[in-house]
Amino acid sequence: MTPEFPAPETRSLHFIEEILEADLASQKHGGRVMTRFPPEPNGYLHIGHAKSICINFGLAQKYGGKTNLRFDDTNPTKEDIEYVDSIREDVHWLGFEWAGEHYASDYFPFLYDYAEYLIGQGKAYVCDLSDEEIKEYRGNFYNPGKESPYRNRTVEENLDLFRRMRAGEFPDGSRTLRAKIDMQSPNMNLRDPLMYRIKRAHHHRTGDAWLIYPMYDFAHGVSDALETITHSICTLEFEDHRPLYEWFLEQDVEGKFFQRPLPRQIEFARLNLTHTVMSKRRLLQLVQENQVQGWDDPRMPTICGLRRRGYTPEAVRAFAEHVGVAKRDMVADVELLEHCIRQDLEARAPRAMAVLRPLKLVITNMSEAETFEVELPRHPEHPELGTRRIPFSHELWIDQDDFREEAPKKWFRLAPGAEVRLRGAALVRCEEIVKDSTGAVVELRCTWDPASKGGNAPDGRKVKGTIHWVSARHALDAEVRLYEQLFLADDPMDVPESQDWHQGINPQSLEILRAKLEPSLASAQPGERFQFERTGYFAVDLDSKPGALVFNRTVGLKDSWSKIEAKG
RNA sequence: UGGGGAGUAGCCAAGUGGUAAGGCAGCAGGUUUUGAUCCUGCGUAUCGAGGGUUCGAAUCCUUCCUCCCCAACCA
Repeated sequence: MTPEFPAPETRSLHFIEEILEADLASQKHGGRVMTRFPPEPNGYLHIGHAKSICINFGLAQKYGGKTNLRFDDTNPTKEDIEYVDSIREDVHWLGFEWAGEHYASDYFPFLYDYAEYLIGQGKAYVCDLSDEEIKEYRGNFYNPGKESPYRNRTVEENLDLFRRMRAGEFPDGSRTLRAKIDMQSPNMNLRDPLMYRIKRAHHHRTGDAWLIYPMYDFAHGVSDALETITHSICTLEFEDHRPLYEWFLEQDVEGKFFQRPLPRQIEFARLNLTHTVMSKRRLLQLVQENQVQGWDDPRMPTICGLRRRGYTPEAVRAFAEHVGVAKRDMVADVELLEHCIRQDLEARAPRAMAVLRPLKLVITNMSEAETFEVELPRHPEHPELGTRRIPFSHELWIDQDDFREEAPKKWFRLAPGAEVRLRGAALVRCEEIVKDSTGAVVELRCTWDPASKGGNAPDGRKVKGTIHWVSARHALDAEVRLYEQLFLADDPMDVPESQDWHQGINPQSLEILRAKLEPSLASAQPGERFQFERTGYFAVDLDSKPGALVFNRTVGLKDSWSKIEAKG
């Protein structure tokens, strides 16, 4: 019943699709496409992940393949079950089903065996260098590294030491297992990278079964290969790791561990959005310092924040589609995201009238007792959505923004002496303004033209302005929350790394209003979205209780009046 | 002073030797009982810069410039 959100006219393939099609054409993987989305469960998913999710799942879908959800849980000190739950929920919400749900931690035994194999092949060794020493021996960008004095231990010694590392004979940090590659390599990642570290930490899945944990570089490719992933799509910062990714898999010289052909890593540029920060570190900090109300605060760029704000999965997916996939660092304009949600909601959100900042309007030539109902469609283009009945009476609320005591040029809303249409109801003319002792306008006294019931005058006179209204006697009270962009900076890169990066936070990022709503909204359910005519799209807060409606503004309607006014 | 990437309009992004798609934003009109939506039109893009090859270059060669990533027992 709800209209389809139009897909962008996508035309040419992006570079990843070209790779997939080439592999498909050459039957490299026997016509198979298998991708994976591999988050570390150390935070909530954000819009940047949504891009990755859409790419991984979308590509597999497009080419008849499948996608696994894999939790890259190799660092127990940062990870938590709370995060895996939220990630599962968010991926589902976005509308994707994963073929298999895996955990890097499920592969700990396999990883361990493969590590022993590498030791046996003379490709890995136990190193006793300390944290600082490793760093020192590694050299830097300009100077090659030095080989560890432990690099040439015998296979037997390495195996013995590694087994004892696992058995817990050595303290945390005292030894590591390292890949024996090349300390001279200009690629720092290849200077004998760590494969395992000793860490006595409780893992959210394996508990205390392991005292040694594999590093990302070792675990990731192996996990991909085990799941027979064909294309391992990740972000640009892993480009330097690709040789290492390949190295670890290629050491399976006898082909005893992995199915061929091996997966291929492909990198794309991660998403950045104007007016927001995306790093997990910062998002976590916002939550921990109570700068926001939680991971799902509607100002957060998290998936759950967007959901709570009233975004639809369709709009998020459309956004991911619109931003494109390439390899250059990019900062997408948040206006594009807003365009996507507006377009989606415009097509499907029921309309309702709401007055955010109430101003009383009294119709002096209408009796206090009189009441009638007007009937308006829920959606102008979808009669199948039905209609709503809205009571009209002599005392109404209109929005303060719809009245100007001194009307600028081209203003065609209400002003002294001006006539305007109350949407769907009738024409009213402002005859008198009532002010309080401070000079603030508190009431408008108007006359209406009873002949204009329905909104048009029989004499055909034109009124350009149409405003929305709510009958005071029948109005519903609601709390409406206006969320603005959290950050002042246009570019997330402008937000300083220093401790005072919070200065980028917009103090006006949340405004709470007591609003008046048309009574038909009484039955609105949490999560439902509406277009409050002439103002914007709003969603009933997920925590909203019946009888105490709380709305979050998803996004405002575009209002060209401000532009007209700005031009004078 | 190393290595790896990337530079096409304000923001994204096609294009891979034949004379610069599309979207967002912006501008100008039209329709409209939401100044919304919708519709129409609008961009002289030194294709980072210089040099070269070619009948012809955003695309090839070359030099240079700029930006991003890499020196966690993070991912």
